[in-house]
Amino acid sequence: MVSIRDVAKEAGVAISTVSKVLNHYPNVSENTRQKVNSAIEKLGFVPNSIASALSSKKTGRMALLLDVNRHVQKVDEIPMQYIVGAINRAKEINVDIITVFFTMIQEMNMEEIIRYFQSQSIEGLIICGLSKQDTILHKLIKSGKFKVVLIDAPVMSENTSSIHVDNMLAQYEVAKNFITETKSKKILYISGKKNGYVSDQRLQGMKKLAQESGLSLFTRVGNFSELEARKITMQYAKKKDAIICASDLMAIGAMKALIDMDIFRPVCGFDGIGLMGYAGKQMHTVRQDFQKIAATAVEELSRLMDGECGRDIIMPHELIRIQYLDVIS
Amino acid sequence: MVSIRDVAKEAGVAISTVSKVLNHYPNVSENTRQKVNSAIEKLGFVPNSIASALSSKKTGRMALLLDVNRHVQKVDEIPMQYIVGAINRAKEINVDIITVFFTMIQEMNMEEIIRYFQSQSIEGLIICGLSKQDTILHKLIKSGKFKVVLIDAPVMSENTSSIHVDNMLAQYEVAKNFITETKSKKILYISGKKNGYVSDQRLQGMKKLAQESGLSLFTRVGNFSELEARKITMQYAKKKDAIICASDLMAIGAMKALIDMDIFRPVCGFDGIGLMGYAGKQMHTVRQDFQKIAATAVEELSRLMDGECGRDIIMPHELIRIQYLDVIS
DNA sequence: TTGTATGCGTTATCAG
DNA sequence: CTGATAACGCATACAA
Repeated sequence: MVSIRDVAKEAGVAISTVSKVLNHYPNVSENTRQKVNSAIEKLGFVPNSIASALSSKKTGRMALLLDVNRHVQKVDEIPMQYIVGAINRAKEINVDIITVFFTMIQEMNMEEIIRYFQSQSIEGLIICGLSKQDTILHKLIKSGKFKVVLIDAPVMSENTSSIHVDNMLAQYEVAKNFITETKSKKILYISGKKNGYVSDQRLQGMKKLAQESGLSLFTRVGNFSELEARKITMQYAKKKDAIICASDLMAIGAMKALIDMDIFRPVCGFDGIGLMGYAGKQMHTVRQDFQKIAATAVEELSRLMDGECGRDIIMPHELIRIQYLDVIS
Repeated sequence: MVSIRDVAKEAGVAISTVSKVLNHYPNVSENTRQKVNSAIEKLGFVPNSIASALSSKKTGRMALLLDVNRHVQKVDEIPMQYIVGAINRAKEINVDIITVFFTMIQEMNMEEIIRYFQSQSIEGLIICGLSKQDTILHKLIKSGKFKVVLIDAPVMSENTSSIHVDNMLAQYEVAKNFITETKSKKILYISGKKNGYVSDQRLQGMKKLAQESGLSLFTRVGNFSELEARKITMQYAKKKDAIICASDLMAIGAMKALIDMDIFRPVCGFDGIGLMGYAGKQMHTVRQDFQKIAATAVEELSRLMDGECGRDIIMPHELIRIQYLDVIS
């Protein structure tokens, strides 16, 4: 392995000078900088991030913490989008990122979790889908041991940022669009989790619309579960004009149920996942760009790790309709 | 940060002794071992993997190299299964793993790729879906710079292992089962890639069955693309009894096409993905346990990194049928 | 069985 | 602007 010391020898300068070039210090003459760089080139030198991390006490490593299989979802499309978006951006800005699942830490207490991340030299966390009931994670965030970016949870502080679409507005807009086009009045709204962060916001948007437009709104909690949405639909859909769901997955469950019941009701979803193309009928929904959200989260966490202050970031959403042929081509 | 030195002081022993306890050296007396362990407990000591790696020159880090979005697949279920399986097992056996996508390295030449992994201190690679045309990756594997485990590519050597189901046998079995039940004779077989590793094996299994059972076999290449399978189906299905596909995704494309054409032909897939439940009709398929395959790959790579020799590992498969209600519950 | 001393490849401090 | 040198936390050869 060729080290910084070899480069120094080759370039005829001191080790510390090479280090300065490597880290783009300003006070290096153009001349020596060139000498060093050509030595690096010639020797094919690769800086050892391990040694660098040990010496500087900064690893720049982050963890992407994901909730897989808790949404009763066999086709984990959204987590995959998060992973792709985060990993690609992490590579672009040259930070390390590892993926961690909730299931891997769910049996641990806070201290164990802290140790786990510390042993991995993790300095920052991106948490996707934090629930209000995750008291341990909330404590972990408050502990200040790590910089944190939360996707879809409105917690902010000095070292915690929050990223999300405007759930209330998005739900309001898509539903308004939907009921206008379908001329629906009696709505079955299948909400997400009881007391969930995003669930509550979406429900609020829905309530606002109901009031404004004089809708009759009948709400049931579907826990973001396709199966539960299916059951709710089978039980209540007949007496309603239309079904609006707080997630696409539930919308798919509802639509499949309607098809099996052999009745038609328009269905509206939320998220914009590709699986919507397989539901059998085209549906209205809100598209969130999960890859971009994750990429933004990586950037934001990097910002926090550079000592900047936490903040709230709202990502754009888009009203769309999804159908099979668009998804596969 | 509490270090090994603090532990040593607390336990009243030397640093090296603590290190020996940490690394389960045999020649430490039970007495001192206990002293050290209780000191560790008391101080909440977390070994610093960075320092350990620097000193031992062994990081134990591996990379999971995935091909996402090349299969013309919007719902990336299989890569997600690989990720979950690999990450969970990596945590269990206490090795670091990072996820890397083909797209991230596709513009690099071999040297750049090597440097990239070296700069991340990666010692081993798990490569999923290596194609015969990936000459750079083949050279990388041959270079011997990294230990490699290949999923679904039959390359083996001193430091390269291969993991896969018995594709030929599996294709043979599922197709045999399928044609027997459906009493089909004239088969449209939609193959994977031309000259692909697994594609060729599956095609072989299919040909063997055709010969044995006197089938008329008409083969077209679908490139594992749902859309291409759809087109092929629309063009040729009418004159055939049944359609057998080299992947579930193509089977879904075929089934959806049949539904749109309003004709019925039984369809057989390969993989056992959950998305099959959304195709509209139940289908025969082969189930591969992708999570288990990835978990096994992690173990195998760990074995290679411990200096053991490369080998071929065949994973079990299972003949199943997938339908919607099973998938969502 | 235990302790001492050296080095791993960097970064950072400080003197020149 | 450049160079010597002391950390960083741990592993390991070797001495005791």
